[in-house]
Amino acid sequence: MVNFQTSHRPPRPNQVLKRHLKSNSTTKVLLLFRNLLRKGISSIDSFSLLFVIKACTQKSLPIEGKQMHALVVKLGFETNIFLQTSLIDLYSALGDIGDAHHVFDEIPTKNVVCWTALISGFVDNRKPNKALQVFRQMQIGNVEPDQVTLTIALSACIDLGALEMGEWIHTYVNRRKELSKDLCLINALINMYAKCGDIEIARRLFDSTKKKDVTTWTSMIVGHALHGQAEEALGLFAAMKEENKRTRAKKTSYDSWSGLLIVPNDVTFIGVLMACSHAGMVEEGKKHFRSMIEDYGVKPRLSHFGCMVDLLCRSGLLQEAYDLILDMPVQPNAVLWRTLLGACGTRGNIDLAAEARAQILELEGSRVDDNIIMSNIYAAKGMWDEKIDVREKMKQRRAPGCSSIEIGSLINEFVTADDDHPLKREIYEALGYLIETMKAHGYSPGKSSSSLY
DNA sequence: GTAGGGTTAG
Repeated sequence: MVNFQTSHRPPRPNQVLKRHLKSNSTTKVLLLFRNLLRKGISSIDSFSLLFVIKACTQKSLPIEGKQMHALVVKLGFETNIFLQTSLIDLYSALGDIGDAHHVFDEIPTKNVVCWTALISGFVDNRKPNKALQVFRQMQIGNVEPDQVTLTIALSACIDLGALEMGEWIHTYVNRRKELSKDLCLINALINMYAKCGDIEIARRLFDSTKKKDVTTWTSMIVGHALHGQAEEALGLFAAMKEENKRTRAKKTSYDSWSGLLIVPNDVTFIGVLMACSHAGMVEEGKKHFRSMIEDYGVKPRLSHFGCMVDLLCRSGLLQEAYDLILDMPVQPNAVLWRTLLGACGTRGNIDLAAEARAQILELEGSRVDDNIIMSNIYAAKGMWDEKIDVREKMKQRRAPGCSSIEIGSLINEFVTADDDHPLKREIYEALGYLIETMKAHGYSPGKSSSSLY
């Protein structure tokens, strides 16, 4: 188990734990730790525990993780802030944000890192309101946020469409010069503006950022694509490749430029394909999809196939979309079939619609909007018996729905409610759906929510 | 030697 090749002395056990952790070999971490435990607790210190807790977090192991927490207490490391912080992270990865909060409360002198771990936990557990609440509490407690805290707070702003809070963070970043040097934070700001409805400011920030990485480019490409600005998105993608050409030309040897190139990744191509899809550029989309695989060695994931199916469907190439779904090497999900079903509804293709609906039923059961699409196709084709049949079945299993007025009041409630509000989940889902629908119609959250109702 | 970070189909 222990590798002796690289040194004459056997490596310290903690170094081995750390290495296994880095290479994602959770089982090796746990096995080695068990061996250490058997030798006696004297061979274990706070560093060993830390690495094992991180391994449990990586793989979301509740039983092993809680055993580690027990050991932390038993061995008297309860006040070790590094361990406490990693326990916050562990519980939030397990979905037990209450326990994470509990660990946090026990820390006598909370620093910026443990505050940030808790905020991050609330964001990851889909409680962005609570995350921002803790973010404010932290400032009331006179702990200054750093670049990591602000990056995470910005993702809470995105989840809520909270442009004003995002702007406040931007001002804060501008006031503290050392913060504006952090590219991750700048990327988060660009992303926040793009997602919260101010694509022009996002673009200005992007343009003024001299040193960009692949995420800077990707955030902006995706931002334009989400706003239906296909030309800008594809233009940026071309500009990015152009910049690589210049970098290559400027430097003489491979070594001097290879690390400076911006290599598009799987997410970049999601943006590119989304843009093609919105603009109905079928051939361009296919070209980029091929290039992604052949030139950049990116293996397409379900979401890439989703983009391609969307692209084909929007252009009315339903049969080709269907063939792609059957041919692709990954298992299609209900969302993907629903893309096809929706397009069949618009184009009136009964056979493919029935097939798509059957697949959706198998994957996740009946849903009202799918039935409505089917019912409308039948009605449009004058197939009244079939339409009545679908409608009858819908009556038997009515899914909850709400009117736009109800959604308006839900939004009010959503804005004011605490994350622990019993209706929060429902409100969240309704609002999420609404925002998606509005986005599809070109609306951006955060900009003019008052005009909604 | 130790803790917290970003872009992803509809």
